[in-house]
Amino acid sequence: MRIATWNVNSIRARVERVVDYIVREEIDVLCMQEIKCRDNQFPYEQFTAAGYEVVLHGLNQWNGVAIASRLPLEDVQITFPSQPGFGEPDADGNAPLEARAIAATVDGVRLWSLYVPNGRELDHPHYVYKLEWLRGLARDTAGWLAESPDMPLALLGDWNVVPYDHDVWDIREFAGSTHVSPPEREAFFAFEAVGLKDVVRPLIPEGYTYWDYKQLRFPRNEGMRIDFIMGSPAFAELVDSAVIARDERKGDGPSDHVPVVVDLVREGDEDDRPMIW
DNA sequence: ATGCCTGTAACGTACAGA
Repeated sequence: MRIATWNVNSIRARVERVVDYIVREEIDVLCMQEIKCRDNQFPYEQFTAAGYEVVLHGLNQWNGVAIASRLPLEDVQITFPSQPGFGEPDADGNAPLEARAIAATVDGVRLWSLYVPNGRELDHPHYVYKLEWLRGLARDTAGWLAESPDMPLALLGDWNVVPYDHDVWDIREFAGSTHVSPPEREAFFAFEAVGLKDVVRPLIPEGYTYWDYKQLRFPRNEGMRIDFIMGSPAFAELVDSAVIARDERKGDGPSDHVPVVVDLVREGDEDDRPMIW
């Protein structure tokens, strides 16, 4: 089973590119972030014509997450229990929940498509929100692992955190910025503390997943590694290979992020690329 | 060329992104 995560930066703006890619690369399950649309605006037709079923959570032009799969999607869940809201509180004093998390189970594997808040500035309320969002997710993850330790689980998405200095082209450019601050890194590494690991990094130690549209960042290869697949022990032992699809940043109308892909193979399954296993 | 930012809402300009 081949699984990918991709911040598509508007699905309506580049549905052809996205569907072409998942068909060409035989992606079985695609976790998308920043679809930037509501359910009734999503281009379902192109996905269904290519053999993919789609579940999504999209409220408006901001954020939005989805999972497309050519294998059956089960137990779909929108938002995680500890997910905090952001913005003007309602009459009950609760800030609205944003469209940043959706989960589904595919052939016994639990997958979360996640768009972690950006944080904006270190002194911005969005930064506090980002840290609380990550801490809430880590707390829930610990619970899921305790409840179902044998079920392969992965948190896939745009984490908006730079774990290591070498995950950007020049750490000096990021002094005083979000993404690299110690509290953000602590919030990220807390997922390792509860038992997840980055399943791509051991296979692909170097490489970025995002390049800003501005200032010739891609031609200069001035990027950031911020899209990760964090897997439970049961998930990690299925991972056979990984790809960061850097070529998807080229050409006309790319997203500023590229797909991050893993192949899962079950013990005893010697097929190169089993579609059903 | 991988090239100086892009998408959405709304139709001029604001906001968000990392």
